[in-house]
Amino acid sequence: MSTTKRNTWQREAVRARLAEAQGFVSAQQLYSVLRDEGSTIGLATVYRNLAQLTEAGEADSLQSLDGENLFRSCSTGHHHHLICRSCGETREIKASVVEEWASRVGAEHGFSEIEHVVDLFGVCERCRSKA
Amino acid sequence: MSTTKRNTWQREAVRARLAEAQGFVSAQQLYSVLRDEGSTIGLATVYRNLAQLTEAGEADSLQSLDGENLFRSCSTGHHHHLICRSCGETREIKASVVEEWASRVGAEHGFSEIEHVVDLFGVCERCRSKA
DNA sequence: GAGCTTGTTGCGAATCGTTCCCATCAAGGT
DNA sequence: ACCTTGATGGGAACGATTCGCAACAAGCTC
Ligand SMILES: [Zn+2]
Ligand SMILES: [Zn+2]
Ligand SMILES: [Zn+2]
Ligand SMILES: [Zn+2]
Repeated sequence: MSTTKRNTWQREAVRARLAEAQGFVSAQQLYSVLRDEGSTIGLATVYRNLAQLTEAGEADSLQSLDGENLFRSCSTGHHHHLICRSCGETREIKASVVEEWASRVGAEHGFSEIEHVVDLFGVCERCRSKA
Repeated sequence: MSTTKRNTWQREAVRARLAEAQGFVSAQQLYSVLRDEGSTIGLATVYRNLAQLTEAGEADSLQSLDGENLFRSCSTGHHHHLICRSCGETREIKASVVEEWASRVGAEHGFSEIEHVVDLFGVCERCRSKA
């Protein structure tokens, strides 16, 4: 039979902290938070579970401008993000315009299995007024 | 007086190899190529020059799906890319639709200083037929 | 509950890309 | 030829992520 997934308190912990975090967080951040509250979870486990959750569609991931992998709890379908460079606040964005554009352009060039990376970074209102 | 930029054969070498490469290349790849043809250039220098060229608008950079920084010689204005996951072939893409969308969405959410990351990855015709 | 199978975990070692440090080198102006 | 100072190389240092593996434990069977 196919490999069965097991439920561990570790995965639950990751899922939970990920869910209560607003905006995107890195594996390392999540790890720190967990260890700080006394958890004995391992770093590799955090990475493994984040990867799993992402794969399962329970989480969403993207690369920050400086190449770090960030994650966010998410259940709704495909969408993109607008992230504040300063405070990390995130807005989910539906962009059918872009989706269409992506597949059209891909097709026009004879490319298949198109994947796209579309993220917006900026400075939110609150952060701007602080400066 | 202000800091003056000097011209070195190293920068010229990087610029040259970058220019003759089709598609995006990583700093490490460029370094290997250069060393293989006998150059004594240092890895750090390759990184430094790629960064400079990028900053100067002579090169274009993006992150591959697995987080590596890739570079490509380029002189024309702002544009995006469609890259073959298999062979690395690249097509430059002008997407005013996306540009407009990006700034509009940013503004609608009260964000300023919007930057966007928009890249398409797929498999080109040639690579597809090989499989 | 005991026992077994096998997905999971924790931890340290190992990668990998990239940046730092710093003594030495050399481009460009005098 | 002579300085000033940006640039270089190379090895150490880094930060993020992955590996390897023995110990562990979730879920199933009896
Ligand atoms: Zn903000
Ligand atoms: Zn999309
Ligand atoms: Zn191809
Ligand atoms: Zn653009």
